[in-house]
Amino acid sequence: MCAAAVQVLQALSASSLFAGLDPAALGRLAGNTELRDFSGGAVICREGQPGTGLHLVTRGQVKLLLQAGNGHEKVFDLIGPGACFGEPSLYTDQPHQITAAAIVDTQLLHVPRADLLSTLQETPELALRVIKGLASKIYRRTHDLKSYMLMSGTQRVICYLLHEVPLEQEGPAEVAVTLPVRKGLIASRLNLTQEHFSRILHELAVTALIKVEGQRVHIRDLSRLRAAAMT
Amino acid sequence: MCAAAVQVLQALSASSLFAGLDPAALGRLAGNTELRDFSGGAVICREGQPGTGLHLVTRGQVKLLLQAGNGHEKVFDLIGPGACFGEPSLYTDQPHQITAAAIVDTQLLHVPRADLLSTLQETPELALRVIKGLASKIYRRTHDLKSYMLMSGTQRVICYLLHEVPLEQEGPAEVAVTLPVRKGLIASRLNLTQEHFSRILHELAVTALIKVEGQRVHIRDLSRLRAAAMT
DNA sequence: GCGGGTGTTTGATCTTGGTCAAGTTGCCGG
DNA sequence: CCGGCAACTTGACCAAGATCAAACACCCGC
Repeated sequence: MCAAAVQVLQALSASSLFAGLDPAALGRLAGNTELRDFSGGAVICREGQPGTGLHLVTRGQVKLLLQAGNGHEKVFDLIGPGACFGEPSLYTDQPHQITAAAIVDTQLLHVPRADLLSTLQETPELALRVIKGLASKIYRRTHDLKSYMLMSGTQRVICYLLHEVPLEQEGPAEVAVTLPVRKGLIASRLNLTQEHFSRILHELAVTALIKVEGQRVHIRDLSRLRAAAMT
Repeated sequence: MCAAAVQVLQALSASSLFAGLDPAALGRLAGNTELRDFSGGAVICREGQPGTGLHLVTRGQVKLLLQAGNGHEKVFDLIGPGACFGEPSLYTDQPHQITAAAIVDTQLLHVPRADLLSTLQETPELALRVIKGLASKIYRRTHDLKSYMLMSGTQRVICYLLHEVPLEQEGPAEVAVTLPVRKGLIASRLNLTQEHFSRILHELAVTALIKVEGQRVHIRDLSRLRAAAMT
């Protein structure tokens, strides 16, 4: 077995979707799966194209974009290692709704559609995981919908910051989070302009809820910030 | 077999999710499935509660609501016969994100979670359909997200009207659509206030794109309306 | 150390859509 | 026929957030 195949198997086993799956099924999936590399800025797939397979990020950062008729585009999700994207177009016969692009140099796995679908039918365990994965994605989208429909910009920013707090850091009142990508992308992800996002951070800093140092945001008091999200 | 059981079987077979399924599987699903009736305004399930089973609308109209901390709430989807809701909470262990309420007198099927999950594991065909159903739901949500993120109120209204045009009516330039529920609900579904929605309809009427007669909206020229959505 | 590009901040102004309040319309039960 | 209520419309005003423009900061290669 060549080095690439080993790498593919390892990468598959490392993902929550495929980890611990029946080795035979895993082997079948790995057969035609390939590692793909994209340099920062490269487009991975484009809105309107048919889905060729499952994309699973193993390294780097990917942005999912929605594009309007006029040139405008918005970041509709930011995803990192372990997450996958573009599944909906695999299971329906519709083309991709979104465009995906690498933000930094990125490596991902591409599991061809046909292999995935056939393995799915023969492996109830995998089907169940796919179902769970899709259901969580709906949760995520619904949460976004909720935040756009009934939260203010400030609330969305606070909510975002709180989600970025590493779990083990829940204890102390004061924690620091590092923004995973440049601020303009986060702003867009939160459906804000870069300018507005900047002003909101400034505003939160003025009220001493946070302190901003470049990509690093210090939360002065976790519970006070949570309370501020309620207003 | 009593009348209710026959009714349940019929209703299940009539739904796109279960139609044509292996009779044995269908029978198992039907075992504990019950028909439930709700009068207009009644709450069917509430945000935060665990999902007890699959809800499938057989008659009537249901609104799915998102609620904010303050009393505000928004209609986040409107669904009619044949559609189901609340699945995400069945497949993940998270509680409902949404509140569902009957708009008019409504009848729905309730397939208990345990039966659904076990049948799912034994019936790959059903698993595949569930996957397709969830994937289409993601399409729908993503489309909503897109319209909130990068379309104006007017564009959303036009887009909504175009979606409501019955397929067989595509041919003629002039068609009429009947709004399925009262305007305030549609406004909320489109993330608009009732007032703003009213103004947009008025504006579209002024430019002779549509004519409004109560619940009935006449589209004067389908292609011209489509073109207007682009601006 | 010095351009130059990219990313971020700040300020002035404008637009969209929300809010509040006051009518209308229309329907249903008496 | 007439309240009375709910849905809808209209108008005046307001606010959140977008846009445009300009300055700033930071990093990296030379």
